[in-house]
Amino acid sequence: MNKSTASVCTRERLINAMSDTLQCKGFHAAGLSSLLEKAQTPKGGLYHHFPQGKTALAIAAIENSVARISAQLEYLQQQQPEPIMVLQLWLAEAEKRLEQSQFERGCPLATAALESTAEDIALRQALANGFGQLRQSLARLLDQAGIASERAQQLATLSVSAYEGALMQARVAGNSIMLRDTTRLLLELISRELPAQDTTV
Amino acid sequence: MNKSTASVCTRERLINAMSDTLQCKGFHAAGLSSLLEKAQTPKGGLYHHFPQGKTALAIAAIENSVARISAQLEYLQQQQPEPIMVLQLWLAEAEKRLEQSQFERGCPLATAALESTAEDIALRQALANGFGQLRQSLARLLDQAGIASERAQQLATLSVSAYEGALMQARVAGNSIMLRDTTRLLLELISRELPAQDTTV
DNA sequence: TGACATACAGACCGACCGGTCTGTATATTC
DNA sequence: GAATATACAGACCGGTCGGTCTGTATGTCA
Repeated sequence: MNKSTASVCTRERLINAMSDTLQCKGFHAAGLSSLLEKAQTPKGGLYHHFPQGKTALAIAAIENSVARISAQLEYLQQQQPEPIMVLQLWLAEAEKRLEQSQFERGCPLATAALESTAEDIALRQALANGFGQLRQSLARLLDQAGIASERAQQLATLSVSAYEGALMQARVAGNSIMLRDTTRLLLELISRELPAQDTTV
Repeated sequence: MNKSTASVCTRERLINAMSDTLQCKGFHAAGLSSLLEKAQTPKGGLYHHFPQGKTALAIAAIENSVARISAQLEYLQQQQPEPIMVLQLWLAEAEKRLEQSQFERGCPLATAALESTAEDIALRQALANGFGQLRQSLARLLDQAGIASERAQQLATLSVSAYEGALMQARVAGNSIMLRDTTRLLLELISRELPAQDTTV
């Protein structure tokens, strides 16, 4: 294992551990000790790769997560021409992830978004950018499906809202009913917005 | 100030301080010290009224918040016969609260819901009940407006989802656009569900 | 092969965490 | 007015927090 490989590994392990923790517990509940244990690295490694500490790592984890989601949406879009199906697959994926983790693993941005205060400037910026990218990805999807640009933007915002709120409710309830209900109605609504073509939902 | 009055005051100040903190920072970010300072009471008072500590106080704050929201919805319902207007007023109220607090004050349940883990049994139960009551209040509203019971349930779930997700996005963005867009589309959708009557939105 | 840089490794630190426990002031009851 | 209960008040505590700092092992390059 050469220098650069080892470095990338530790760094990525740290980012993955933080992403995981953000999904399950959020930013403040997770101590460095459990984080480092999960990443299998001692403290020196963290402060070597992220001299600004825990917050910098969280920002990196958020950016990494957003990039992954965007890539996933793009991938689905290539596989599946029907935009409504892309959305459906994406939401189904989220449901599966939630269920398979005993309703612990939600969105890596959501908890940090609610925990953050006005003082956490860099963190908030990363979160705002992240949500912005998500909305943009979805808006582009709807735009390409023939929905007017401005309307597509608004529907993308509603989609992110519904997605986040549904995950929240499903999480505390310990079942997927809320997530499924939300998903179904959201897809129904968006179907009706598509330019005339029979989309039986 | 007699015995019982003093007691109620301290207890209520504690609950209010916790509600406030849950909205602004969540459960873990808030230390007891800042909480007690906000409630203007020393540590003894907290552990007198809530022998099980911080968590018990949080549960009380959550239950209190849900009761307040339910009461508010009921009040609006009495003032305003049009159910779609009740919903609109409720969402407008949330937007005002968020803006007037420089985008810090969101939902008192949301952050705790995402921070909680499977081990926080009592807290999760309180949160699940809380969200349940909220959905029920909204479902009853829609039900009375003539929407079929099951459909009303689903729309209520979507409403809560959209509400929570929109608050989250608006919070990190530092503006109300996301909340307004979400609200508008949600109300539009629900309007279409109402039994035939001209509801120009 | 010696100089230097990278990548950890982990002992150590002060601050703050939630929680306990003893003390006291006030009200109530007999 | 003595006994008891309620409602705080805050000193104190062990543990954990995020963060720093020194040490070392391992390439990399001249």
